[in-house]
Amino acid sequence: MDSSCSENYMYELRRGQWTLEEDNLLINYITRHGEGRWNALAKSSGLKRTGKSCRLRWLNYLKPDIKRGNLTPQEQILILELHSKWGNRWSKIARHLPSRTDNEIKNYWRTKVHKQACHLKIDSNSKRFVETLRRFWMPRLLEQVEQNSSPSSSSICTSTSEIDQNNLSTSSPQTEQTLMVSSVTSYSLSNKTENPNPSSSICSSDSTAMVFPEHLNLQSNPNGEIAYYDSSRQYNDCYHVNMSEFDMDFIHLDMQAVGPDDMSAPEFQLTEVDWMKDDELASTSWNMDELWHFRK
DNA sequence: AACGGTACCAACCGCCGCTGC
DNA sequence: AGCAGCGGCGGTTGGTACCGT
Repeated sequence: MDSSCSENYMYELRRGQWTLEEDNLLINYITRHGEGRWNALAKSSGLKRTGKSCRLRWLNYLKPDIKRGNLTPQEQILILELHSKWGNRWSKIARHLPSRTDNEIKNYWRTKVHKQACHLKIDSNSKRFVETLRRFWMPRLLEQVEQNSSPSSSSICTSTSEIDQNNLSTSSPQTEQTLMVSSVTSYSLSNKTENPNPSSSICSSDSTAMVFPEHLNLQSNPNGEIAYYDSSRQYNDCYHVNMSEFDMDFIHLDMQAVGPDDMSAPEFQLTEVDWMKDDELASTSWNMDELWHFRK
């Protein structure tokens, strides 16, 4: 056995699941010496792991301030927004979700969002899919924000300077529940008084357009409204949206209105009638009751 | 109860950019 | 300038829990 073989033997690396003992070793070592210098850490700590493996275990699992569990609707909206802005830049996105890891966000995207794109045979990075998310998923999440809103509810308050650099505002001082919505999100609301037909209470191509301008803070208030504050100004412009106006059972989706950039799935053109009739689509692609709480 | 399919997520892999020599 | 080592990032995989039949 030559020296390199014997060295490999002595430092035979472990792989796979971490044991409690390994976790404790890593935690104790980082508590004493701090994180960083991962290869040196791996050798000095007595762990038979690579530096990379130690780093990953610490950052994704052991670090004390990591938040675990389901993503809140606010967090989901933020992820969708930031992904539409930056694409698969998971670490960059994660920096705007305090205590969430890039790995967790990446997993969320692949298991929840990307899957929907696959069902619909749309490229999840296409503008078409982004638009679909905005028209279907976002209102659902907003609805949940509204339903879950209470003075004690959790909030996303990112206050890093990077947020400001990216034209995303910090939380408004008076808000209890705030998140950032970037400039590109837009929904269209109909005017019910002009259009008594409830089947078009939200639609994509007509009626009064509500566009989220830049620098908007979103909050839900006790009156069941979602409000968007423009904190880029010294005073706060306030846009109120009565979420009862959203009636997703009657969504009219005309994908042709999305834009010409991605015609990879030309057969995908949903109309109101299609939506209601297409059992497969309804049951597989967008029937995410646990997420959207479809209107009863 | 057993089995197969699905969802979830922790962990690994390979690439890339940065830094120090 | 070239090289090696390292850390960070995004993509992918494999194990396991869960659920329906």
